[in-house]
Amino acid sequence: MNTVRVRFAPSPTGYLHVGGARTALFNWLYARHHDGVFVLRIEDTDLARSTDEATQVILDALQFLGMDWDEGPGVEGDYGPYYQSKRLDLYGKYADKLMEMGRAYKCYCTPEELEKKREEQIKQGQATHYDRHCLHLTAEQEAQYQAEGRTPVIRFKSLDEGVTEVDDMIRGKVRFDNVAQVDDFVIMKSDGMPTYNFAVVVDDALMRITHVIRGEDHLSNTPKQIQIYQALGFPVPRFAHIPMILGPDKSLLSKRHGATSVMQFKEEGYLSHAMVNYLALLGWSYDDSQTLFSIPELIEKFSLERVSKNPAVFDIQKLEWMNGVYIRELSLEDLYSEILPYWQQAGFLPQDVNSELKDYGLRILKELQPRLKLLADAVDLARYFFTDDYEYNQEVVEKILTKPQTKEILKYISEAVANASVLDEENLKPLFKQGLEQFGVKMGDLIQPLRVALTGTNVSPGIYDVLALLGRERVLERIKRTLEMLEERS
RNA sequence: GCCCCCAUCGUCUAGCGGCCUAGGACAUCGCCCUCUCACGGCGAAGACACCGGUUCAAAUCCGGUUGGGGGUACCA
Repeated sequence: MNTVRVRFAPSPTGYLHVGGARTALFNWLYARHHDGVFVLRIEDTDLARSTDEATQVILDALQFLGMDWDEGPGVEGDYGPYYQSKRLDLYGKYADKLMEMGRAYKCYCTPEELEKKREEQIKQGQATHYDRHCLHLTAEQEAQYQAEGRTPVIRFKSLDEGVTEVDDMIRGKVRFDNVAQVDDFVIMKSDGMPTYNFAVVVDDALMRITHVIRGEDHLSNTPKQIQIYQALGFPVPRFAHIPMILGPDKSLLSKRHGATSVMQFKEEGYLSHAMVNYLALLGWSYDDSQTLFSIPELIEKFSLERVSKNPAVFDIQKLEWMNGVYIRELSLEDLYSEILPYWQQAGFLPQDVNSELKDYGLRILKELQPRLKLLADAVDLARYFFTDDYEYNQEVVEKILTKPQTKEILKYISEAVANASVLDEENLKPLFKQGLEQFGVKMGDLIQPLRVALTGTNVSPGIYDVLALLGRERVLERIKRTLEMLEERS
C-alpha cells in the first residue's frame, strides 16, 4: 500500500487564519489516521510580503495547535526544499519542458490589452479566456515586441476539446468543459516567478503528494492543474475540497468579523485542545451525538467521508463554551500554568513565585475554574484577591449598599469575623444566622452587602470561600473602608 | 457575463427511501440547586428554502426556481 502523503501549504502573510488552521488540521488528521506523512510547504513566491517572521508566526501557530509536520521547515525530508522561493529553478525547468513539448508558449500581451478583450467577452456573454493571440508568433513579431520592451509571460496551452473531470473525494465527479473553462493561463510571470496554479502542481508532484485536501475555493482551478499534471506526465493525486468557513453574515470569514488569527485566539485565552476540537467540527462530524473529542480520538475517528459539503459559519459562542469545558477538565496545576502568564502580566504575581503565593493562586483557581470561559477572564475575576486597588461597581453599590440596616449589618459581620476562631463556613455560618434573627433579614441581605464590601461587585465565588481566601485582616480592613465610604455618602 | 459548488432548528450538524410525530450540541427561555455569578440537573421553544416529478412510500432520488458561496488575475 502506498503511503499517504498530504501537505499544508500556507503563504506567509503574517498570521495563520482559522480557515487555514482548519485545512491544516484536516490534512494532519488524515495523515495521522492513515499513518501517512504530513508535509509543510511555505508558498513564499510573493517576495514582497514574505518574511522570515511571517513564516515563524505560522509555524508557532501550528505548534500551538499541536500539529507536527514530518517534512518541512526545520524537518528535512527527501523532497525538499520546502520553501517555494528555494525551488524557483524547478518551475523554470518544467516550464521549458512544456514549451519544448509545444504545451506552453510565450505571450507578449499587456495586462491592458488583455483586460480590454476580457471586457469584450463579458459584454458578449461569453466565458473569459485568452484568445491565443501569441500562440503562433513569427520571429519578426517576437523581435518587434521585444524591441518595444515587452517582457513575456509563459502560457500553458490548454486542451482544445473534451472535458476535464475532477473526482473529488467529498463532492464526487465534477466536470469542466476544457474549451470554455480552461483557458491558456499564465504559468510563469514576466518577473520569472511561477503562478500558483503551476507551482502547486510542480511541488505537489515532486513531493509525491497523494491527497490534496484544501479549501473549496480551489475547486474551480483544479481542472487547470489536472491538465498540467497530465501534460507533464505526473500522476494526478486525489482531491478533497473542504467547505469554506463563513462569518455570521455568511460571507467569507475575515478580519472584519473579529479575531481570525489563531495566535490571537491563543492570546485571548483559548486552549489548544478547544481550538482543535472546535475546528474539527467545522465541516466534519462523527455521529449524531459526540461533540467532545480528545486528540487521539480525533485521529482515530476522522475520515474524509464524513466531511460536510456545505459552508460552515464560525460560531464563537460554541468555541467559548468548549473552551470552558476544557478549562474545567484541566488539573489545578495545569490550569495554574496556563494562567500564570496572565496574572504576571497583570502584576498580580511576580516573575518568581514562591510556594506560598503559588498555593494561594491554586486556591483561587479552584474557585474560578468553573467560572472561566477564557483564560484571560482570570484577570478581572481575581483582581480583588490580589490587590486592594479595585473599582467599586457604582451601580451595585447603589443597589445593595443603600438598603436600610446595611451599615449595622456590616458592623455586625465585622465583629463576627473578628471573633471567629477560623474564617470558614463551619465557624461563620452560625454567627451569620444569629445576625439574621437580630436584623430580621434573609441570608442574602447579609451576604450581598458583604460581597460588595469585599469585592466591589455582586458577583464572586461563594462568600465563605472569598472570606477564607482574603483572610481576617483584609476582610476587616475592607469592611471598614466600605463603612467609611458609606459615611461619606450620607 | 460565463462556469463550478452548496441548501435540515438562529449556528454547527445527525439523517445516505419506510426506524422521522426529524436526533444531538451551542445559543435562547423556564424550573431546580443556591448567598450572587458560574458549574450541574430537568424541561421548553426552534428546521427539512420553493415548485414539479419518480415511488406503494421522500428530508432522503431526478429536474427547475430561488438563495448563498466560490472561481473566472502576470494573488495564493
